[in-house]
This record gives sequence, structure tokens and C-alpha cells, in this order.
Amino acid sequence: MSDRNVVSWTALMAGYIHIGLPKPALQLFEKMPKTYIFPNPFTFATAVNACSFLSDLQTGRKIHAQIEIYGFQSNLVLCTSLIDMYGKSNYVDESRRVFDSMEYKNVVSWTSMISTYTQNAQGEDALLLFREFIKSTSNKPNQFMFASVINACASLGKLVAGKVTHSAVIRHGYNTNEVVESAIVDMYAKCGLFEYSNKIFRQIQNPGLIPYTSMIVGAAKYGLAKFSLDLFQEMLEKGIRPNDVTFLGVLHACSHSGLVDIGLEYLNSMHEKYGISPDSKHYICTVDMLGRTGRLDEAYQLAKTIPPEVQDREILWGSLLSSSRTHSRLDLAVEASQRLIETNQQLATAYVTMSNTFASVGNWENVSRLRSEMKRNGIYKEPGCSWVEIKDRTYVFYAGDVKSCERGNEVVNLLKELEVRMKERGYVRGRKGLVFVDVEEEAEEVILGLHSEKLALGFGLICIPKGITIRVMKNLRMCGDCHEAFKVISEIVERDFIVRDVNRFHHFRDGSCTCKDFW
DNA sequence: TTAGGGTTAG
Repeated sequence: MSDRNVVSWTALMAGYIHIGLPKPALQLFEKMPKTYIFPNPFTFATAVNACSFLSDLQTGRKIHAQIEIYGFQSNLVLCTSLIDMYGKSNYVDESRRVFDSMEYKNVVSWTSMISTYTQNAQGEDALLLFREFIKSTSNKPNQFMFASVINACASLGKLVAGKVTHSAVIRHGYNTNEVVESAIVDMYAKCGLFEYSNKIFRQIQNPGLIPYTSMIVGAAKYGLAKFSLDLFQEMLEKGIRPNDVTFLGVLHACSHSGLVDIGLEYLNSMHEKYGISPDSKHYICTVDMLGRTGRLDEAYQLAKTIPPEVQDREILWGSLLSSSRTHSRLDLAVEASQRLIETNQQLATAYVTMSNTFASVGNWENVSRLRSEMKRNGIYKEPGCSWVEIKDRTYVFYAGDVKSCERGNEVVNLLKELEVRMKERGYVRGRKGLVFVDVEEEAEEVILGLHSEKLALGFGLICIPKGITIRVMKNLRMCGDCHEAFKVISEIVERDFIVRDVNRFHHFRDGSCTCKDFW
């Protein structure tokens, strides 16, 4: 072009970003004023966008300063791009400062701020801001905002909020948007309703890479390796190419189901068949896979060859330490914890796991040495906890600590009562909790369902087998006692079909209660 | 010529 103006410069910058090359876009941005052509708000927004892609906070701040000098600081689009840039650079407070400075906001700017919170693990703030958007503006949320909000619910494990948002998605007609659907599939899986997740997935018309990957990962996390691998196969047959995340899901599935050799085959096929080079995440997953089944020497050899990014080292050696502890390999546990301590990250976890490893082989001298070392250095391990949402309240559980849980004693008493009654029905305490002895092996798998896990949180007891509950709910007549029990169980377990159906059943005071079959 | 969303190992 003999004549270039600000539009042609900006268009070329935008073009570079569009094909995934933000750096040349920024080079053009620097070059442009030297030809006496000066940026307008469009140019600035494009430059800021390039910084977002690069998470380049330093350049982003410089451009922000220029925007102030040029007097464009109240431009709606520009502010929105700044919110996004600071968010992608993990500078959440700065994002919020820009957001608060805006006189006019639209759905895009609100979404940008909400996403900033979600992407920086501040799900609660994301949901608070979403509520504020609904209450204080007359704008309607769109598919972008819904995707972010559902992501926030998923990361917090907020099932109720997730369901409410899902309803809103349906009401607003975004339930056929693939991105929103993927987010919902992921949300239900993370909130403990795998069946819902699968149902939504099956409703998606022609699901692409990300819905498939979400479902593969979801199934893998549930220990449903076959389900996960079948889906992977189905996806390949449809001609959808997997990406690095899909393989992470596949490896995770193999790892958590003991399918080590199959997992190794997948790892080797990544590059050969699909042209995807495994990165440190895949190798770390493989180290974990080998370690879990006790193939610790192989795991250690592999771990040594991985040159992971600095921030990944703690995960790699933490995983190896954990499996060394499980398989009482003191030598490797010492090696792994030393490497972990070198990274100076997750120190408390390293100390505690190491001390537990010594404890598992009865080496109490070292246990007390490590514990006093922790005390001396002021290293404190925040105890892990679980929580369950019931209606609008969250109940937190710590392992072995009934007192700190509200209604904890009530729950424990109920569990004891249930255990007694279940034993009468042929259950025995097995390694995995209560196991029904009169069923064939296959049926047993169905019985040991998700409920069991939720009820077991913090109490060390497993009961209420899933299969039985469902069967009993058909043609059920309840006495007052059983009804009460079911109501409490429903509250704890929070399953729809129980909550919904309990109120519909007739109550019987006498022996005609049919749910005694259950007990 | 400009801004926002979904899947990721321990």
C-alpha cells in the first residue's frame, strides 16, 4: 500500500492475532507511531488483546499507561480488553479496578470480569458478581456469561448453584450451544452426578473434541476406565482428532483403574499415531500410573528422565513420594521427598507424607524427628477436608472429627443404626466398607455407588448402597421411622429421586411397611 | 480496524 492509515495498521495487527501470532502484532504496534500514524481506540484494544494472549503484564501495563495519556480510559471496549488482559496475567485486583472505574458496562465487560474470577480460582467472587449483574442490570446473560458461571459452579462443586444456572441456560435457550453444554457436562461430573453429565453429553448433537474430552475426563475421574476408553474409541471412529488434554484423560483413566500396560500403549501411540508429543503432564500422569500399581522402579526411572517445568516438579515428586509410601518403599520415599524439599514447594505435604512413610514401617524415631523439625521450622499442614452442600448450606467434614461437623453426632448415630440393620440383611464389613455378601460379583459393583462415598465423608463408615435404594423406591410404603430415616438420608445424600419421592409415599404405623425389605 | 466462554497431571 502506498497509503497506509491507522485502519490498515490495526487490521494487519488483528490479522496476526487471528492466526495466533500476537508477537508480530505488538511489533507493528511499536513501529506504527514512527511513521507518524497514531493509535486510535481500535489499535489500543488490539494491542491489549495481543498482551492477553501472551499473558504479557509488563507490555500490557505500558499500553494501559498510553491509553490514559491519550485520554481513552473511559472507552468501553478498551476497558473490557484491559480487564481481560489483567485477568489472563493473574492480576485480578487490577482487573477489578478497571471494572469499577467504568461508567458504562455491557454484558461483555461483566463477562470479562466474571471470567477473570473463574480463571483465577475465585469462583465465589465470580458467582457474587453474577448475582450482582442479575440484580442490578436489566441486561440478560448470554452464552459466554453462562459458560463462565457454570465453570465457577463446577470448580466449587456447587451442585445447587449449577442446577439453577443450568435451568437458566434452558430458559434463555442456550442449551444447544456446544460450549455451554461442555461446561454443563463438566459441572455435573465435578459435582458428583456422573449420570446427569452423561445424559447431557448424549443430548449434544454432533459433539466435538471438547465435549468428548470433558466426558472422557469425567468418566476417568469416576474410575470408569472402560466407559472412558470406549468414548475415546467412539470419538476416533467419528473422525474427531484427540488433543493433549484428551490423552491426559485417557491416561488418567488407565492410571486410576490399574490398566498400566494399556496406558503405556496409549502414551506410546500419542506421537506415532496422532502426532502429539507427550509433555511433562503426560509423563507425570504415567509416573503416577506406574507408582500406584507398585511398579516403583520403572516410575523412578521415568521420573528422572523428565525435565519438567519448574512449577511441575513438586507434582512429579509428590506423586512418587505418595506411591512410595503406599508401597512402603522407604528408599524412594526419601529420594522423592528430598527432591520435593529442594523445590521448596509443598513442604508441609512432603514432611507429613515422609513421616507417615516412616510410621508405616514402624520407624518411630524418624517420625518424631520429622514432626519436631516441622514444629521448629514453623511448617504447618492445613488439614484436608470434604464438604457437602445441602440446600443453601455447606457442611464441612474433617477426617475422624465428628465434633466440628454440625449435626455430626446425629449422622453418626444414624449410620450406626443403619449398619446394624444392614448387617441383619447380610452385609459384612469389608475392606471397602459394607459389602452385601449374597450378591454376585457384578451386582456388588453396582451396589457400591457414589452415595457410599458421600456418606462416608469424615465418618469412616460406608453404607446406603445405591442399587438397593433405587429398587426400594419402587412400590414403597413407609412407616414413620423409615420415613424419618429416609428424610435425613435424603438431606445428606441429596439425591433428587429420593428427595422428590419421599414426600409422595404413604406412611404406615404398623407392620405393613414394605421398606423393611430394605433393612 | 477493537473486547468476553468450555476440557488439563499429584
